[in-house]
Amino acid sequence: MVVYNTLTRTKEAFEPLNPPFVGLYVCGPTVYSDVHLGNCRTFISFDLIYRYLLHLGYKVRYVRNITDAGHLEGDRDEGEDKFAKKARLEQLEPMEIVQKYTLGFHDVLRLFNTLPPSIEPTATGHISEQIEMIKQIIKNGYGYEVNGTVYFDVEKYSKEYNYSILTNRQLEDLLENTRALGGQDEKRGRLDFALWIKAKPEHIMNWPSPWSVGFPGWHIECSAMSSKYLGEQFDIHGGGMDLAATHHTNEIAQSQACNHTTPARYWMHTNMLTVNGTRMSKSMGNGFLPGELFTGNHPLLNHGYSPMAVRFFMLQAHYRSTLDFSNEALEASEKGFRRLMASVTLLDKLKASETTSEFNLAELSDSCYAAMNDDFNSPVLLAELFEASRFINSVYDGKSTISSADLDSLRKLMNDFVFDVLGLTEEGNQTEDMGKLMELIISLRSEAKATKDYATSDKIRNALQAIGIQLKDNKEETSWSKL
RNA sequence: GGUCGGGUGGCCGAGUGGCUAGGCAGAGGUCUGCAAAACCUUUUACAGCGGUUCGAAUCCGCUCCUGACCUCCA
Repeated sequence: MVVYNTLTRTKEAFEPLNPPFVGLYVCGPTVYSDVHLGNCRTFISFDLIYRYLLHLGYKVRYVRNITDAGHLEGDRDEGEDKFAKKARLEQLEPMEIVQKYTLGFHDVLRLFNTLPPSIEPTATGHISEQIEMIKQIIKNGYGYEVNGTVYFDVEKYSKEYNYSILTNRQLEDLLENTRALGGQDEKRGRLDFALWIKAKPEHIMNWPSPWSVGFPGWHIECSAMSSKYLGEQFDIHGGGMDLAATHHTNEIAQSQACNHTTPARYWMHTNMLTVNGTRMSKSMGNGFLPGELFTGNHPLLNHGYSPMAVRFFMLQAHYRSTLDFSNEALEASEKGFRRLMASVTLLDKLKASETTSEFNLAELSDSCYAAMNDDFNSPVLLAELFEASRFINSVYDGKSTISSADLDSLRKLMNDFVFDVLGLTEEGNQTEDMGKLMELIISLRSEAKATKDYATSDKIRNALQAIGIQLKDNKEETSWSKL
């Protein structure tokens, strides 16, 4: 298996440090407002990666943090705390904000059928670990305190290490393009970033530390929590591409400065979801909320789309490509998703024959694994699954045959990839009761058809269509599915 | 300005040198009481110009367009 590593900008063979164990850390959300669809894409992408690693038999420890402290409005190390600001606006405690949006985040990800991470640590729950790490960074000479605030000395660090290894930029360029230090600045270098920030009196989220009553800078939490749960060096560190230049660059520097080791061997970055070619983001005001998508309550949408249709839409693009969001594209995915799932449902009804006609199951299986082994190429995997889908339909129509052994293999293959790896699920409330009801309705209609009472049979068919149930007349039987 | 990406048929989106993904939409057909679904067949591509090569969407150069990051953001 190969994975694309941002560190080297190439696909590399994936070799875990301690197989069969894999340590995976993904930067989670900052829970001061609703997650939008762009955020969801990243977590769905890593869900695919997590699921495939599990499928291959790796014992994965998947750590995804919740950032619930340390983010400030605006840049630099000043400005209001995002949680405190939101709390003021909503007239809640900061921790009520954290709880509210954490629950919302979990609800949304559950709808998208993502597996929960093994550990979901919070920044506020790991203040002491962050303080310890800062102490060590200072001890190692890469951090300094000024008036209760601790900064990371980027210029000193970059004399010994490649600070911008992730983005390949020259330090001089970074310096040129970073705002000059102002008269009130207390840090030494303009690239220096805060590890610990002394709280102003109005800053209500604060903790005691050796330097001041304050709060951690926003990069240190991931370094502290990843090393706590995955060790000083682990396999994969992931996150959205937008985090690479600043957040991940600083994480690497912190870990090097503290532990003298680069934290992760493979850095994986997921690309952005765009709307009309522009990145979806809260600040742009073009962020879709999952709820708007599911209900269709948005000017750009014709109707609501189910979470699984949206998941499928995302899986149809590779995680490192931008994906453009539009009503038209969603509609296409929705139909494709239903087609795939319909054929998966048909698998149970297939009858085995003596031989399998013109279909190489082993080849299909190899292609599926090859697709995923090539940096988790889900769109290619889906293309392969649609080949299987066509074959399944063809067998169901009696135009192809499948042997009993191949049928078992095909069921296993489709089950593995559609449900376990891609994480798609059947939708709708097709309960046992409903199945029995439909059986009854279909048998009544079949009786009408048998007596050529087409008025009645069409009435039933049309009425069902109106409530979103589609009947499909086969030669021998009638099947149904939700629209 | 710097760094890194993109520009693929009506739409979305794979594909890094030859074997012309896939989904949706369009056209024709089979099946059907009629439909739908399904199946079969099928049309429209690789931003532009030049170069390398027996052969390029794929490699190289130039041009144009466009995105992300460089300040909080998955």
